[in-house]
Amino acid sequence: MRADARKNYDHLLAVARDVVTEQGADASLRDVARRAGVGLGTLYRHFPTREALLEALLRASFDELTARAGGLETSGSSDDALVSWLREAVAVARNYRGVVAAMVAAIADPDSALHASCVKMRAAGTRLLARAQAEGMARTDIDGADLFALIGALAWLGDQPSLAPRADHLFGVIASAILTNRGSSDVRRERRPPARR
Amino acid sequence: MRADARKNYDHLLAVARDVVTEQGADASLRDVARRAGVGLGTLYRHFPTREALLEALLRASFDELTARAGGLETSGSSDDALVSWLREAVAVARNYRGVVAAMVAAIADPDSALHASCVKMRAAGTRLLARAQAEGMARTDIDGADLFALIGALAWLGDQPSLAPRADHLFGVIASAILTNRGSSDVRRERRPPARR
DNA sequence: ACCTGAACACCGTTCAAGT
DNA sequence: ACCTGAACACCGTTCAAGT
Repeated sequence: MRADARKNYDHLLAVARDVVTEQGADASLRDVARRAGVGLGTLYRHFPTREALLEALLRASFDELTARAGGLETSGSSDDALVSWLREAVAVARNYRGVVAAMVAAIADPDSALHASCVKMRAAGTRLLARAQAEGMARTDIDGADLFALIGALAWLGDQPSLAPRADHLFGVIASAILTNRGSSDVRRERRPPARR
Repeated sequence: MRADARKNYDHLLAVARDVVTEQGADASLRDVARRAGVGLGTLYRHFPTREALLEALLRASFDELTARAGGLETSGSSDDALVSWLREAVAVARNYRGVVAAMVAAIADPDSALHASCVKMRAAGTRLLARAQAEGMARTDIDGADLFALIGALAWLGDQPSLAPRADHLFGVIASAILTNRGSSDVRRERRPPARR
């Protein structure tokens, strides 16, 4: 990439981060170009679709999430591993308001710039779920696609101002539905040992 | 209302039903007016906001839902009543694509034309939940606002083409999380007596 | 009372023209 | 190779002018 192009690319991405943080995933691309002091065509040249821009904004988070899944796969308790990763996955999907809609649309569209990241994410979740299921810690009537859908639902919840206050609590409720033999309060506490009576 | 105005109102509503069915809750209002063969200002006169239009489209469904809750409040089993109503509430929120976002926004905005309907809906759910909780059939760490949020999340799930196939199954999963001492397969089967072994 | 549609300020996307 | 910005086809919303 030519030096001036590289500079434009980096600057656009930095500006986009601000604008998408402010306005959400369907931020005005015109506004991004304007604030970056760049022609509208330049933005489209570097990011041919909105998804391409979002993918660039989220790449690092997705990579961290995948790495995290790898670490958790060999951790002590398969149920805690699943729940911890689930929480982080929801956090990634909430990185920018409205991005979760793009993610769930991308998982069914191989042409989307977000497709690969989302498939990888779903696969990572599926592995952690399968391990928990094999150890009898998670219900066996759900699969990776269900898990991905629940991540989406929880991220969506958190994106709605009127529902966001319940998001953490409902994470516990839903996590408790996934796990076997565990109350939601245990989920919230990440299974700290109960106080002695 | 003058006769010509009444006619416009009714026709606009009928056309809007088609357009919103096709395009979802953020359908083009211009398109509605155009297809109704009416000036754009006429649409705005009758429905000053998008929410007012959606409210008119959904009123009948909301009324049915409220009536249904009344009937279920005195039904035999409080848990089945809750789950049945929950299923219908999700169906109402899925009546038109994208309408669930307007509903969750409206619940926090007293000025929204959809506010009253949503508050009524939440109240109806709260009563059914409270009864089930009093009888020990539902977990006691959730309230009406949580229930409303879960309805929203399930309706949103069903609105996403890539997740919709899981919507029914995940309804069962989440319903099982709300109820005490009941598996999700029982929820799906509405507690038909188990086959004799 | 009610209706119309132009006017305004925005979009996303494309692409000829420039450097 | 890369950048620019006008052009096009859309929006939502308002409001002066008409009947």
